[in-house]
Amino acid sequence: MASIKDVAAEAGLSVATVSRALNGHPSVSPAARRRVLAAVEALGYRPNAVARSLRTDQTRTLGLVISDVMNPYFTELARSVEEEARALGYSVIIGNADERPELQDHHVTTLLDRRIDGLLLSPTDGGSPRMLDAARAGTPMVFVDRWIPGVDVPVVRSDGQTAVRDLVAHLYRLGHRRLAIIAGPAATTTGRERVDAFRAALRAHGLELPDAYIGQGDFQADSGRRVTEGFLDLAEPPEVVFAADNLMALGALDALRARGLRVPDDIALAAFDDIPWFVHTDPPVTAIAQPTGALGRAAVRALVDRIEGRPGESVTLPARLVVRRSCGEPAPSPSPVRRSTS
Amino acid sequence: MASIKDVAAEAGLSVATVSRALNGHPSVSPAARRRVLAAVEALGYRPNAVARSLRTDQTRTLGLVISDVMNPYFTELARSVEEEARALGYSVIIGNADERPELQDHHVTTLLDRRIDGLLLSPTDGGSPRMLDAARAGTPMVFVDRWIPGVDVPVVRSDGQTAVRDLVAHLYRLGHRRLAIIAGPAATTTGRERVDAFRAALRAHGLELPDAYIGQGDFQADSGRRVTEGFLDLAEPPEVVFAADNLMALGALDALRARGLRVPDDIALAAFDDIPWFVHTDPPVTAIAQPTGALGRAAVRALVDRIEGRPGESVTLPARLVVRRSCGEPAPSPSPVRRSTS
DNA sequence: CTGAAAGCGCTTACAG
DNA sequence: CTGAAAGCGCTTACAG
Repeated sequence: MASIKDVAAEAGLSVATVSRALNGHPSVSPAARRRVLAAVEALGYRPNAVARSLRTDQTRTLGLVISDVMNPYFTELARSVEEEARALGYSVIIGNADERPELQDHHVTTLLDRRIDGLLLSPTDGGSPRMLDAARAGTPMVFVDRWIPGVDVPVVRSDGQTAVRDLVAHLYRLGHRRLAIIAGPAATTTGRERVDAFRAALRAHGLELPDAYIGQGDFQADSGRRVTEGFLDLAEPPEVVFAADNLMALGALDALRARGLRVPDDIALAAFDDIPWFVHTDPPVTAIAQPTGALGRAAVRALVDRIEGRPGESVTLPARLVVRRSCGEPAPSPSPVRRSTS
Repeated sequence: MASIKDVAAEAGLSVATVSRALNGHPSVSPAARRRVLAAVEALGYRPNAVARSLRTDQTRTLGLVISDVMNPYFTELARSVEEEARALGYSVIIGNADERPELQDHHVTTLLDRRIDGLLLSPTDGGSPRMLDAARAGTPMVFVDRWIPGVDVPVVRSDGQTAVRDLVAHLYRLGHRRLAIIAGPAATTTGRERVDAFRAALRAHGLELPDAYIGQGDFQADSGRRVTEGFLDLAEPPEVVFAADNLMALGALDALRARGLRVPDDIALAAFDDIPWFVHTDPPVTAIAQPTGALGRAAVRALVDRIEGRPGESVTLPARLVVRRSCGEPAPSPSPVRRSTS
């Protein structure tokens, strides 16, 4: 592969001048610039980003470590992150932690070894030493969706409290009194917050959230299945299952279907995180929609701000309830398909 | 950030010895190794992968350019690619082309500039000059899922012919005679092949595939919606719509629902690519399942073979039909949930 | 077993 | 406006 030296030779100039011409440095004569461009063209030269990074100490690359790429919510988040980053002149390398702390650490380490300029993190757990070290060492970092309390890093997330309150009001109005939740891992903020919001909303209606109605999931489908089966085996099963993410809702649907139960007639279902498929499931699933695209973009802007020496602030955007049929509400007539616009 | 020089100073050794100790070179005394490790620990040293790459001329990184991350099929492919790559000691950088040739080229260029060791490609189009150049220049490359004829690069893909034949036989048995397809872009192999396989299977039953029953989609949901509306506006609409991927099937469902049509009573629907949600859609969707995980792993192995100087062969794996209710078949009783095991 | 030195491909003060 | 030279952080023949 042709190097800058080859270009210099071909153009009859020094590598310094070639470098300047290629980087749009002002003090290069039009003639020199022309010869450089011609040589580049002739040789099919492309600058070596590795060498440039070593020299300039910047990679123009962002690392994004997410808990689970297979989760449509995170897929969409990743996509918006990449788009915004590209618009700002950065590439992004995605690390999929698969909800496994060791894998998350592996990716953080790999990314840091590659000297990415900044890190976007949606932690799988309460924060490993590796991550905390990176934060303390001053690596530009931003948390998205999930975060770690007590670490001085901006957080870009959505607030589901109001939406959860709306959901519970909706459920109460439909006559449901025994409401259960499939929670995410307690080590994650979203795992805890969604349970807390749910409990608070229930309390406002004079309802309790007994321990038996809090199932411990891990944000993945299998756990939704398992927890739902546990609920159904209870002497007094809940009337509603609220899954704290869309994959656990998928698992819950699997479990309900395996038992031959009808939703919402036999049991109601709702989910945190809205996805296009929820419009077409049997029945359409009532869900809480996050402004996913906006979150991804805001997170990138905050991170790039940090990288480039500007403040870089935390952002909280509201989530909202999207009512469909899975909790018992009659379908609002064949209205136009509603979809999360994020 | 501490460099190898700092470690050498701390350990009282030369950088050469530190480097050797860190790379497991045999000729390092146990004492020296111990001192290096202690210094590394004390300094929190982590080797700079950028510098190492520049020196060794290898990045231990694979590039993966896929047509659309938001498509669950490609998400799963990307995940299996990353897993297998990690197992073989490689990282992967994903570029999402979003079915846009210019974006695909952008990613290929960026990846090449970063000097990735090899490229995994699922081309959005018939092959841009940039891609062809890379292939000709000897960059280790492998096509996954989609490929470009006439380029000497291994292809890892699945063959859907038998499954499509099974699908058409299934549809024929159910009494359907007017079958339409929402095709992918003609510039892609999967876009063409699926139509060809469908037409051939129809012919085997003495059926035609009129042009009006071939809708031009782009593998994304909106096009599925648009094409389906076109079908429904026909004087003689089809009895079956076969979407060449899962996102266009989603669009088709949207369109059908907007018109208040029932599936399969008013019109049947089938899709290429199976996804977990198809079990829970209304109705469950009959689909052709690819061995996605196996494809991703095989592609990585082929690419790494090429990179490390071994042959690296093409692989073709069969897809298979998964019958559900969207074409009219009565549900095969509440059997255990079937799911693609890939 | 260890170290001094060259070199990977760039960028960028420093001189002219 | 241009070039010679240093240096980013590593690895690896080459000597010893």
